[in-house]
Amino acid sequence: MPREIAERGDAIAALAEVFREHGYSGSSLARITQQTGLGKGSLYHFFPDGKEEMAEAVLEEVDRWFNEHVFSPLLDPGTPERGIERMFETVDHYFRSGERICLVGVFALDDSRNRFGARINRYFSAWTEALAAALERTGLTDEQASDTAEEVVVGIQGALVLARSRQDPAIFSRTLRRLKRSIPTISR
Amino acid sequence: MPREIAERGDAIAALAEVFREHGYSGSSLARITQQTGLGKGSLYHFFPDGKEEMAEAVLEEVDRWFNEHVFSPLLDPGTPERGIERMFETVDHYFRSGERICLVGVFALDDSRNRFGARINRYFSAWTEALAAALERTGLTDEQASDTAEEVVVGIQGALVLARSRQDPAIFSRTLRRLKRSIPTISR
DNA sequence: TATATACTGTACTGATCAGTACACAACCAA
DNA sequence: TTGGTTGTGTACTGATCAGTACAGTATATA
Repeated sequence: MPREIAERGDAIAALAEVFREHGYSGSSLARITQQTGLGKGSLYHFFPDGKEEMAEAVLEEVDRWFNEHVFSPLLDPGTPERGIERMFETVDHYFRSGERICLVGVFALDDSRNRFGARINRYFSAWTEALAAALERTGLTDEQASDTAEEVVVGIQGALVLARSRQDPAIFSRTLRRLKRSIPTISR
Repeated sequence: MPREIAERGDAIAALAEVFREHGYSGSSLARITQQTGLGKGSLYHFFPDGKEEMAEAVLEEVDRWFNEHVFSPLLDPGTPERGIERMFETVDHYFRSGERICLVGVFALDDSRNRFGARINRYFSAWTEALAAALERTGLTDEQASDTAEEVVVGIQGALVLARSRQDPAIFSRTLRRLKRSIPTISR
């Protein structure tokens, strides 16, 4: 198996952008082939179960990426403040300061929700819980930590919706700054 | 013209639920006829330009409803606090305490965004500006008012995304309570 | 160079898509 | 009852949908 892994990985990255911009049912095979540059032959070679497997693979990759770059740093031993600050930086970069939207959020609202419900749920649970754990280690109580974590994840998702709706990425940047200020031991 | 208006209005209400649950491209004519109980003949009689006109009519109705029940009370002379409290109550009721999602938010994230971009933008602008105006009248500065208004609208949208994603409407209720507390003259 | 496996383009399938045509039914005014 | 408008079911259209089949090309190892 000479080049399988690398190419499948590239395919997933390209697929992610298609699904992110058009949702699940808005991403026709025709659009996918056009936007990724991959023909049907290649797509069905990498993803024999078709579109559903493509979306599943994309969600899995997003999950993996966030685990590595966002959730893990939050759960890292060492100063939790560092992990939280890192989270804000990574998130700002990942969502291109509000010009990109959240693929998991897109799937949560469109009709693919039922197909991928479990994974969508897990993604947001993992994020909220990792952040809550870090906040607890900064000295907050259980309740304060989980309330604040929820506030932050809610704020990020809402800001992405509004930034996209109003075509104004600054909404996202302002929200990130405000959310950061709402965390006592981080605010600067 | 005996029954046109009443029936078209009923059609719009039924259509709204289809689009809300399945997005634009996820709402096929087959699903629409099935879920609304209206045949193609009726649908194309009321909406000669087809699906796009149906979605347009639904967005227009949502716009009209929010103007009447949410934005107007905020802009009403009299105590702004009353209008703001009314907004929270109405929004809580409209979104069924987190069990319903925002149709405009759904359209903002899926591929219908380009078709209806202007209307989506206007809806959120109108909401944010009406709330900011009310907040100013409670004594906040221009900047405080528009920041807080943005925070509230962002929080509502984010909470709807998360409540749906995690299948936990309580996220929405908690968020509404928190947002209310963040407004100095309302908090109780 | 030989050969096995990985990959890809193309032509096809049946199902479903949005939209059209039109006959017919329900209704209201005269 | 008659006539005109409003509303509706049904059968169709061509386009597009996801998915399949398979021959052909590229590549890696031996």
